[in-house]
Amino acid sequence: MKAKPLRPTESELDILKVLWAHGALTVRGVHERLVTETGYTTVLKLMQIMAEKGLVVRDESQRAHVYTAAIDEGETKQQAVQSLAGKLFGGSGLKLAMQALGQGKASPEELAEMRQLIDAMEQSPKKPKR
Amino acid sequence: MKAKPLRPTESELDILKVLWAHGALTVRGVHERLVTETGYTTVLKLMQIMAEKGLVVRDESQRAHVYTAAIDEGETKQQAVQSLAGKLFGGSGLKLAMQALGQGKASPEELAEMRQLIDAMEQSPKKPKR
DNA sequence: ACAGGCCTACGAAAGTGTTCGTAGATAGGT
DNA sequence: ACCTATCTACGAACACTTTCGTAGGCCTGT
Repeated sequence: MKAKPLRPTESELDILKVLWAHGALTVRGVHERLVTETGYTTVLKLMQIMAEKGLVVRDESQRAHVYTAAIDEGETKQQAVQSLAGKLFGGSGLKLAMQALGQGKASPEELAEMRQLIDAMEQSPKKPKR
Repeated sequence: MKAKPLRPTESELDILKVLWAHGALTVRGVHERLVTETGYTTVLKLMQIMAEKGLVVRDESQRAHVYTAAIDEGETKQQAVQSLAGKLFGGSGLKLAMQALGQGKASPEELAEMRQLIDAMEQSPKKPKR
């Protein structure tokens, strides 16, 4: 019974970010790339838990198991955003977006860029990831 | 030694939202208005902790102590947004804002409203709360 | 064959957040 | 004066997350 991929915790997110950025990695690979200073076995334990939760998939064919993110980066971000919107912005992504622009002290450059992105979104439904 | 107002936790946020919406309230007042189904003493305990943390101020002149939010709603939201931006969007509020607009599936109405708000922000530094 | 290094698995501790039961004080009505 | 309702204070339990030490297996070079 593989439970639905639950919400990642703070530390799990750190690991997921590494996996999203680098693809498949061993525990050592992740540990080396983590910015946080955590012990090796801590990372191992976390990744084991994440495998149980379904946040990562594990290839055990090698002695050093190879892990891959099992949840989508964009979806995860979206869920995080929706969660915050629900908690503090009455469920309105729009209000959250406005707040994110800097609470009335966004620079003109930011505003211009934002407007540009909105134009782009209106033109085509595809999202320019970067 | 009143510690700096720490980050509110999930439950604390629920209470703060009630206080922000209704101003000064007793524990009972908060408990009645809370959507979550928590026991009265649970709310009391939380609010006591919040007073210690400096998240709320407490007026003990009445038998039923009266609590008021001690941290600003806008600031708290801003911090939450910045925290999320830092965790998942490389610190970019702009990226977060884009994500919040709906991951490429924002309605034209939303986009229009967004553009309107951006215009307004550019015109005057004051933020039309609602 | 053996030693050293790297790997996984596991248990346990520590920290934090949430929940509530119980106890004791206090005010108000009868 | 007493009973009842309401309030605060406090301790304890529980859950969740993070941390790491230790044990045991496996591979490789000497």
